Amino acid sequence: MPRVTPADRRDRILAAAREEFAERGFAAARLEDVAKRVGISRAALYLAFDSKEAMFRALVSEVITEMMPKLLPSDYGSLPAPALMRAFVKNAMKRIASPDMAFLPRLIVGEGRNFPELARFYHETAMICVLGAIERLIVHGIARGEFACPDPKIAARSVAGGIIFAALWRNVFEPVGAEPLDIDWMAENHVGMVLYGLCKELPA
Amino acid sequence: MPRVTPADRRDRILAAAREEFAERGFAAARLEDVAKRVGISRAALYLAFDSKEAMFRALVSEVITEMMPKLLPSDYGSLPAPALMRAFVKNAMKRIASPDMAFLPRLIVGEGRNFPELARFYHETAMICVLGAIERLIVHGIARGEFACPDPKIAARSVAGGIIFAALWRNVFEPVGAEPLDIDWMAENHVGMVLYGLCKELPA
Amino acid sequence: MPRVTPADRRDRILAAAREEFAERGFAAARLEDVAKRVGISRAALYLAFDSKEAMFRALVSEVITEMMPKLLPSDYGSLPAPALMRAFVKNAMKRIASPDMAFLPRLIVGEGRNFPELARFYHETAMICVLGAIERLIVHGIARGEFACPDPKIAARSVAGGIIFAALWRNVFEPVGAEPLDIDWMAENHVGMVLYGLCKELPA
Amino acid sequence: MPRVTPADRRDRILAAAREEFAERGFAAARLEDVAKRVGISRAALYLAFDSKEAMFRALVSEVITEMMPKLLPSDYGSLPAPALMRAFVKNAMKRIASPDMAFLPRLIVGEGRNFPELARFYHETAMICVLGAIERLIVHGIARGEFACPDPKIAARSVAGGIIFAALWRNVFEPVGAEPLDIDWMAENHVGMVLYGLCKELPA
DNA sequence: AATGAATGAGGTTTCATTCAT
DNA sequence: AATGAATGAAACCTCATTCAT
Repeated sequence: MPRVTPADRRDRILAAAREEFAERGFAAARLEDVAKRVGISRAALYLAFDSKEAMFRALVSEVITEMMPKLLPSDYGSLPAPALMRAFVKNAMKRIASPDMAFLPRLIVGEGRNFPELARFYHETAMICVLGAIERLIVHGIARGEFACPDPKIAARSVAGGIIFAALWRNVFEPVGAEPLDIDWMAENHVGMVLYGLCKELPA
Repeated sequence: MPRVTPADRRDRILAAAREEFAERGFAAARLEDVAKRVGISRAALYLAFDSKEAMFRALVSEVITEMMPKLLPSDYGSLPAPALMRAFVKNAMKRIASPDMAFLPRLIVGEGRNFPELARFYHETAMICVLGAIERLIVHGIARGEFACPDPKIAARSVAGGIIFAALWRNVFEPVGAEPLDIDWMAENHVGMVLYGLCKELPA
Repeated sequence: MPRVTPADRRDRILAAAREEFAERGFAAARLEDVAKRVGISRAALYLAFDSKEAMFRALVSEVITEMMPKLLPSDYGSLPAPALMRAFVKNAMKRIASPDMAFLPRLIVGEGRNFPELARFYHETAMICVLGAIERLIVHGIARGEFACPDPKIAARSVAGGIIFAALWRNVFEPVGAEPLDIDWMAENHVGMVLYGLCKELPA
Repeated sequence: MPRVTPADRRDRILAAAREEFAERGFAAARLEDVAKRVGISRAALYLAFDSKEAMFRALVSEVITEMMPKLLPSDYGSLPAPALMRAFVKNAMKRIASPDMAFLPRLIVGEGRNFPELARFYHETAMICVLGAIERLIVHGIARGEFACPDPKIAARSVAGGIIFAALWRNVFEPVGAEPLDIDWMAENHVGMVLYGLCKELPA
């Protein structure tokens, strides 16, 4: 058994690529830096990937794929919808805003135009799933008589907005001096608003 | 009087640059394409800007500067906070998600790491102002006894999250096949959730 | 009569060109800087000269032409050769090493390969004249029984060598920190060596 | 073992660069021509040097460094100063005016303003050493009672002047039609003048 | 499997020169 | 006469990619 299997090397390359692409974006990242980070030659990258693009695609789709299962609640039987929502938002925000993952929305947003199929993949794999999960959760609450909502699909976007905001804030603005965001506290408050809104009185 | 004033040319270049940078990001955009779009030679770009970077910086900061005044409500006297919030969110979401502006968050998110001072400028000029306006609006509502909120600053982020979500959805996902988002409807519903939440009952 | 005649302007351009070409050499000098120095536009230079090359050629040949008459002793009748040599060397070294002129050998040396006809012109107009004058002076001394010299033409080169050395030292090495050269003292000593050499005794 | 070692390639590039820079000067030389001369691509030059400037600097300083040891007499014990001077001048003139070296003073003179640190390096490494050696030689002669000289340091410049003259003549004027200079004969005569001057009689 | 060497394609930038006004 | 605007040609440099070893 070889000490370093091809799969190992592939993973180490992807880990390095993650750093470089996250730091610079696709176009500005240099394969030389990726190779240096791994400690191999530039040419050796081509033993694992066909091209820079292939590497980028593999990185993004694998990160998406590995992120998804941890994101969604597996099943929520007949628990109260508010508690489910609270659990979901806190988990999702913590995961998505974590240093390992937060680079992903940034890359998708930044490179989506140049890599439409990645944006599509992210949309179909991540966005639709997350939004769908939230939507189902809302529908579940409505069915239980706990939630009222004219358009659960649209409402899901408001819920997701806060989560994405946290990820981008961490990754885009904190590095340039923005006030650090306490993710747990943000999650807590976001849930509060999502569930009860700002108003003290329900609408007439 | 010259047929084409320098300011004219500068503006036409910036308009073309907006298209190209928005389409490809900074690194992948080609000055040749910008020039072609304006109908001038590459060298002529250098009559208006010192470098590609200077052009990019000018574009971003000018768009930010011109966007801001339209974004914030000038004054809200003693109107009810819910109505103010509704007006603000609808206006801001429509502006920020409009085709002319939505490219901006995308660029900031995508290139923020390579142009930290632009991210900082956007943060200080746009984010802080918008978040501050929302926060003051919430505080205003609390003072009037209409809102209850444990942390207005954090709550402002949830409000902003939905707005940014709309802009990114339009710019990143719709072009790759995502279901189009009706901005007015989204704004209406976002306000609804921000004000009243999902729950039919207020918390115990 | 116009305030600024074409000839005036031509002269002012040449004066500016002298500075720029002297400072940077032909290739690295920028017409924009020449124009700025004169206080006119780049395009206006083309009213006086056909091209950068034409300007350079005019500059060099005019400086050569104006330098030459001041360099050579008009006539030396039957004066003693040593005194003539002393007068010539002191005058020539002072002139050639003067700030106004010293740039010329430097330009010729530096750009001679790219402008062979200027090198040729300098050679034919300046070098040959100066060397010829020295040679004739030596022949004059031999005829008077004052000098002994196996090859006056070659000897003239040794005399000229010291003069050129002074000009280059001033212009090339002093600006980078070389010990300043006292031209008068150098001339005095150069003449001494040329006339009497270093040895205390004449050769056997 | 590779057929072509990096050092080989570097040397071959420097050899080509020598030709091109010697022919055109720094600014007018084209890396494409250097590459063509070596038989490699332009990009391959950057495997050996970081930039055109780095290449130029390396070329000049390496040539200076390799030239110096051959130039100076190692030791002159108690030999008669005139013989030492003869040996030194003949050797130095032949070396400096040789086709391999003569391009160097021309480049230094031509590009010294644009590359002050190279002029400084040449001054400190070549000029000061050569002038110092000559000066010590003169002092040696004075100590032995063979030479008389009011200022050995200045006298050294006269000696050096003839040597530099020969190099420049060869490199600047001969290519444009000047009468070829017989270096050996010039050296012989230069020594003659340096030692005994032109005058048949010593000064009163 | 791994790499050092090499390259082609393409990018930004500079600048002498032209031309309509 | 004079210029601001414009450009074409070229230069330097970078980097993803290939290939012989």
